[in-house]
Amino acid sequence: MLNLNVLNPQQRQAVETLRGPVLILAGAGTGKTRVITYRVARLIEKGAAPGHILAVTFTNKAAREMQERVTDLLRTLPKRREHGSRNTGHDNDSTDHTSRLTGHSSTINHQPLTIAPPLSDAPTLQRFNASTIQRPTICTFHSLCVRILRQYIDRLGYKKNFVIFSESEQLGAIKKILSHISAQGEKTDPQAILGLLSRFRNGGSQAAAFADPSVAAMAAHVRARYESALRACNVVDFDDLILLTLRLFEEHPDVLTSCRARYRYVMVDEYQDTNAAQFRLVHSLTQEHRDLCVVGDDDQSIYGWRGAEIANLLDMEKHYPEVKVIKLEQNYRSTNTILTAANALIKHNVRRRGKQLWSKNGHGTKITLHTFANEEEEARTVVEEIECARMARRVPWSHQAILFRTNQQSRPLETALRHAGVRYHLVGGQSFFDRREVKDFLAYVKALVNPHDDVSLLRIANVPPRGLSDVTMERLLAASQERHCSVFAAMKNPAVQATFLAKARECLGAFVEFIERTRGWLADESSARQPSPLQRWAEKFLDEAGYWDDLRRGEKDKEAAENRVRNLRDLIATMDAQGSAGILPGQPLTERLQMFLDDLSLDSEREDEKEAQGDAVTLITMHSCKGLEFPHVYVVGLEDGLLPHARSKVEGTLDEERRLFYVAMTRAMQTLTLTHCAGRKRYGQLLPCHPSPFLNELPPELVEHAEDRVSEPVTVESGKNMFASMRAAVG
DNA sequence: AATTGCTAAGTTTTT
DNA sequence: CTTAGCAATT
Repeated sequence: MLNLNVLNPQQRQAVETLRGPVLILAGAGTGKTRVITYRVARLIEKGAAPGHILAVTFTNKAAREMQERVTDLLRTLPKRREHGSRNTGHDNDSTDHTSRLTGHSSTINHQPLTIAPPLSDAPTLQRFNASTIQRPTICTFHSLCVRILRQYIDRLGYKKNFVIFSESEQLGAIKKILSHISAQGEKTDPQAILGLLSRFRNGGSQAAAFADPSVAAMAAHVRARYESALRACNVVDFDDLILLTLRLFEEHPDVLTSCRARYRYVMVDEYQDTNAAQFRLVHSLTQEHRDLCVVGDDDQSIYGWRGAEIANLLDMEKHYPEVKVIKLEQNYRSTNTILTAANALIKHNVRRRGKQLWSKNGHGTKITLHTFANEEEEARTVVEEIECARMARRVPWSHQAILFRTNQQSRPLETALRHAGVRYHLVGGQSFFDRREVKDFLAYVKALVNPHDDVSLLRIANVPPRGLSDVTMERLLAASQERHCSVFAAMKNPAVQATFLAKARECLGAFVEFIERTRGWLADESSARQPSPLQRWAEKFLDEAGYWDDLRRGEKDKEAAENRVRNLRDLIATMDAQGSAGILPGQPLTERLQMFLDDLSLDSEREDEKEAQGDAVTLITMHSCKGLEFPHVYVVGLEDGLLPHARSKVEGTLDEERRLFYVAMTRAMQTLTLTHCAGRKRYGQLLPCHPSPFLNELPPELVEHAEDRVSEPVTVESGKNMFASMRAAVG
């Protein structure tokens, strides 16, 4: 049985409120994940079928962690007989499912949960039963939608082998449209268009409020073309995953009905980060049964610029008037000094649900504030402090983290760390998936799964060079647009082929043949019989395509070339392990490639294990530090224009900047050090800087200026120094 | 096709 | 000061 005594009263209430809408306001470090996992276990203990529970998170990391912790917790629960025929029934457990449902075996005097799906849903239920009924669904919004779409997307006129565009592929598509749509639009930034497009499509409240009107007009104009371009290639982007699922629900009520039955108990983590479309998704799943539990913290909403609607959390009562609100305010992470300072800071925000964090961890030491002349001195001194803590107080590197607003701030820090011989680990930065060789390979796989994916096909058509020149490709593209077909279809069209010279025609034919031959081989069941088939295939395929040679040839530096080869080998080596959960013995490789792509598109944190190991200082942006904690935290660059970023004033997002600082502060467990500089090199020039106005919002009595600090036990030496500095100050 | 040189711009980034 | 993207050149 689940031991709820390890929870504090608020946590316990959150775990025991199982029916109806619940909003759990979970402050930083208040045991949010624990509450969610216990609540899942509790639902099951009270008779909910595990397969009817859905917990949605934003990151794969969070999903994995939750999955693990739920599994651990469930092990402590008595086993029970499952639905369907999987279990042959030599369970000697005291309870079986039906008796739980009717409450007869319940040892606890709570109302048992009624079983969700009505009888009419039996066929649907059985289909789900076969594969997944035993486990709760714990995943991200996007992977949930992929699951649903892989099953039903044909109802919307897509084929089930759709591929998911990465951001760079989206950009590619937009650039193509831009270049085609008009020669006049020279100075439209594709990136800006993409951002706005996403805002438009997700239907945010003030979608394009601060955008340049001409860019906004362009985005609106591009939208239709973009959508039909993707549609024509049987490709979807990240936003589509949510939007198409919604459309599926709207246009096919039977799908909605079975999803509602399937996901009977819904929990959403990081609710303050949901966008308008995600809200609609949650709402359409739960508006009938209303067993929705959302967990979040309005004070930690820092992704508004990405379309997150903090209003979803603030206005919960609007859509769920009967919602029960539970606040978690006891913090298990930080000292009260840190919490009090953070509370004082965040109080300056107006539109929020109030919250006061406290802890039993004592006061701890004061927050240290440093002022430096420039960023080099800042970096040097922070590194000194890190080493000092390590030497004097045995604080390992891994217990210390440096937080900053912008990525470029990491540079001087890295230099100083390397200079001092300190191991460090930079989170974020250049993504593995932005590397050329990885993009090429994925484009190959995508084009093989779905040759009508023009962007992927165009990317790899002449890599390595196979005689398909730019001119040829341009003409093919034009032909495909004329005929309203994909580029691949155009390539195969004899009428189109006839327009090319013999040489180009030959190359084209060879390419088409190559793709089709490979696809044929992949679709053949016998290919899947050998061990680790995907890895073997990929190695051989890239060999045959001449890609390995091309990669080596393309790089002058031999070292760099081998690096790329190694990157790609590493990726390929993981192919057979990926998505191993649902693999059937004779499954064609095409389908397994598709699963591999899904996993990859949706989960970009693959190097984490490598990075996390070993003793090293963490360098991280304030955005990506959410959810993490460190015993000792240094927040650098607290200057006006950097922390309230200059742009936030124009865009009116000062609150969000304050929240960002709040998030940064509340990462710290024991000590918090804040620094700012009087000057900073910006674009080569040293510019004067002023301290962040946020620093004035911290209670002065909790902050100690490093310059005034006197080392603790007053030694003769430091006493002398103190007098010396006093004399200096007076004289 | 590949290399060089010029110009322009320069937050944050879960999927 | 960087760096990415593009154009012009070999």
